[in-house]
Amino acid sequence: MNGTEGGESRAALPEDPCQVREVLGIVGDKWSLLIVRHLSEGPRRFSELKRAVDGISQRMLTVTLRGLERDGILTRTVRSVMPPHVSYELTPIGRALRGATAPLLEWSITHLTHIDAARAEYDARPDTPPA
Amino acid sequence: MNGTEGGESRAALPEDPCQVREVLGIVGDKWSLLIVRHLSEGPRRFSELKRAVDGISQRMLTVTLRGLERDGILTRTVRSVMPPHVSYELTPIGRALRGATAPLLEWSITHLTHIDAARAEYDARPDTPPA
DNA sequence: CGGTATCCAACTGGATACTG
DNA sequence: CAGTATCCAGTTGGATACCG
Repeated sequence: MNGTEGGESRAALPEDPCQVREVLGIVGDKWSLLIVRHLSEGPRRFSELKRAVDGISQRMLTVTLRGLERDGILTRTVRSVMPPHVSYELTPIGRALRGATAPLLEWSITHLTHIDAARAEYDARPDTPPA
Repeated sequence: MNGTEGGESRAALPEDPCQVREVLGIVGDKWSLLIVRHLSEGPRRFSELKRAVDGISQRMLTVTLRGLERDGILTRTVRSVMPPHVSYELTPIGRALRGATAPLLEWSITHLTHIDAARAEYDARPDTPPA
């Protein structure tokens, strides 16, 4: 078939495990994608994001924004006036990221109902461990 | 331009935050995507996955497989022979998930070098907190 | 306004030992 | 072979208080 060795083509995966790890390290946390999502609408201030990303603590907003800035996914612009004005904006890479997550979100939208049903069915199965 | 109301289009996001949370709850953990990735090559046995997904513990392989089975992303087939033979295979939804993650992986492949550079530059900036 | 610092509870996941 | 059970270290992230 397509194997170059005699086996069953075990090592033919297009990307390596490291890439999967890396991308999860960037966006696999609780808040990053939510922030990127909101910034896809345009630049936003700290307090705007705080209000938009529901339930996020001040600490986590700061920490997550710093991480995304460090990775070059967004930029942080400080206007040293009184009161302070800090604006966050996606970089081209950040916008590409947002686009790259779209299919995953679409998958989620398409299959969420089915997944919830699968869960309910699984949990209702008599041979399933109760906890 | 593209705004349908007079303001700055604050609530025009196509998907809601809940979807983002949900999809991260499914694939945002350390191992799920790695397992889905390997199963995209075809059905695999427990011990095959254990060897293929480098570094995973027996416990986490079991736990993650159970979660993916519960969500209807893969099926678990037991052949009660001696020794036991358990095979895992992606469902159509699982295969769709694999496809939906492809752009994200591509994004990662395309921009990883740039991201690493951005990190190094950020960490080298004199005004950056050392820890 | 936009943070930083500290503390701490909950969860994640690795190591190890045992089982049908 | 394919798990389960237990223990425990490390990380995540929420609450709170304070600062420039």
